[in-house]
Amino acid sequence: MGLAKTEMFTDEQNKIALFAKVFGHPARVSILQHLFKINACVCGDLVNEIGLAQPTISQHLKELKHLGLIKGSVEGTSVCYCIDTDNWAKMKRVMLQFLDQDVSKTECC
Amino acid sequence: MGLAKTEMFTDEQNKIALFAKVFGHPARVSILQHLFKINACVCGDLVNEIGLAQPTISQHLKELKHLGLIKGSVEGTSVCYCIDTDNWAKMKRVMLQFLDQDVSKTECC
DNA sequence: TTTATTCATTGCAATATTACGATTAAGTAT
DNA sequence: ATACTTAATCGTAATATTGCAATGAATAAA
Repeated sequence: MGLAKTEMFTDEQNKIALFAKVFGHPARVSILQHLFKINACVCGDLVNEIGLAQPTISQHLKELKHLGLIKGSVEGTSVCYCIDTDNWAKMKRVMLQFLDQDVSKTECC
Repeated sequence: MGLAKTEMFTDEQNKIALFAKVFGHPARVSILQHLFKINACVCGDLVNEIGLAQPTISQHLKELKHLGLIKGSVEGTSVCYCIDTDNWAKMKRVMLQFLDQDVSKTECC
């Protein structure tokens, strides 16, 4: 099918999965790391930075923007992207809660 | 294509993407949360707990096992699953480093 | 006004993912 | 041995993802 049966899961589970999914491609990881590293708007050079074709990068940026993790503002002919810090923080809280579940000492298997 | 060009990214970026990808489906999120919640080996009842068919659950478990996040041990006719705490901790370190990148005050866009 | 430049969108091919019925494998019980 | 239980695997259909060439839209430069 290729189609997740989201209706049988909680909103939280679906949200975690959506965030994780967008991190599930190295190009998007790389884009985000670059945006963090230069800590400013990046106008265009993402295509040079990462080795993928321009439409491919554009598509990855669209997905990141769709989830609200980055913002883009038009600046003449180019577009400036940067991390949406508020939404990043919100996402982080959700993911941390999932990752920080801790197993008590009880070893079983 | 549907095929990520992993060779143009760092090992770290690929590793983050691999972990994130496995969390990118609510069924696997749900399985992991359940394993954490009951904090013991789960023998079988995941199929009842989650509403998917047995082969589907088995396939998701396989992916989680393949990444080392869970272990399964045969117990008679059934199989007991639980979190692999060591590997979970390792994964957590990698993901936290990615999520905790912090944007300094510089607001741009 | 033409010509670049920059980025989004469209369309498409290749591959991956998700889900499940049917089957198999392996252990248990009768 | 036979029947039952549990879980993995196989095969397959439906859908999603990835990547890029071609094209389009919008601004800037000549």
